[in-house]
Amino acid sequence: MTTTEISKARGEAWLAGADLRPTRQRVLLASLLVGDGRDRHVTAEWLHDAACASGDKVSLATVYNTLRAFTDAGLVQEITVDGTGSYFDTKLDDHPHFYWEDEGRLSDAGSEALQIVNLPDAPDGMDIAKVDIVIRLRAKR
Amino acid sequence: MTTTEISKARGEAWLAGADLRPTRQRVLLASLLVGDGRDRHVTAEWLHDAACASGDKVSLATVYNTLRAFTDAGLVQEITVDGTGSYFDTKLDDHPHFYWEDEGRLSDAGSEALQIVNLPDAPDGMDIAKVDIVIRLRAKR
DNA sequence: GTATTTGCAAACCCTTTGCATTCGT
DNA sequence: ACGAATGCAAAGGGTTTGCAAATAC
Repeated sequence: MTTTEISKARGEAWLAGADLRPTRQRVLLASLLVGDGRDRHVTAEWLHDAACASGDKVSLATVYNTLRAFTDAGLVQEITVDGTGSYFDTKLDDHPHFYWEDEGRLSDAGSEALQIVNLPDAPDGMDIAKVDIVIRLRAKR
Repeated sequence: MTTTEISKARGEAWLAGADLRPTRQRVLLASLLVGDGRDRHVTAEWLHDAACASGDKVSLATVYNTLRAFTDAGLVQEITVDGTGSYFDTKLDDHPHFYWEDEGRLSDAGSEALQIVNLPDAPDGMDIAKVDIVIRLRAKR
């Protein structure tokens, strides 16, 4: 089995787990996202470029719609860092991120170390849905 | 002195502290932001509406340009919560926020209590510019 | 065969910009 | 007067949507 075939099989299994039809485009995008078993933080544009670079073709609108579908299905989570676009993270739990301001890149921050103490109580009638933590990095001058 | 006059005076002093020319529009927006001495989290649209409601008129483009100028001057900080827009916060230090998802509103979270333990070290050659913490609230069902 | 998905282009929303006019000093 | 700020309308960038053609089951 080639690594490409393994990636594809992983992508298909990942889609199947969410009851999403394995169309050609979805399998391609899924294999680019989870094909090597590593966590990824992608933008729609990056994923579209990667898809095109792989030889196949997918329209940018489909990349957007598919990422939306993956998000709705709980396969990825959407992260917003600044107003200019979204990142989609294949790691699903609530964990902190590094944002490399100079490169516009997002990565996981070593979460095992970080913890928050004394998280404020949610106001009456409210639940804490999620705690977004983004550590902004800038090149040391 | 009426409260309106006090607000205006506060706005003017605030602008003066950043060497920004006290134009009619800037004084109006500044007084809406800091006129009562309380911290605010506003969107461009909210501020524009508030300005119009006060009787004066300012174009939306000027509200955007002015908020940008205030941000550049260090009078407010920009906070992004989701891709749909920016909030501008008159409180300048690095502190956590509540985001009321149902209302699209941002407010300060009781920061005195919260603290982060074991913040990951910044990678080599990088400085931590800022740590954004947004606690997303949802109505309890 | 039927419902879903895709692709394209147009629409959208928030934000910025170009340029002539007005304002602050 | 001079440079800076304003307003309008147009452009911009990322994302979504309408609808016809293609695809999955």
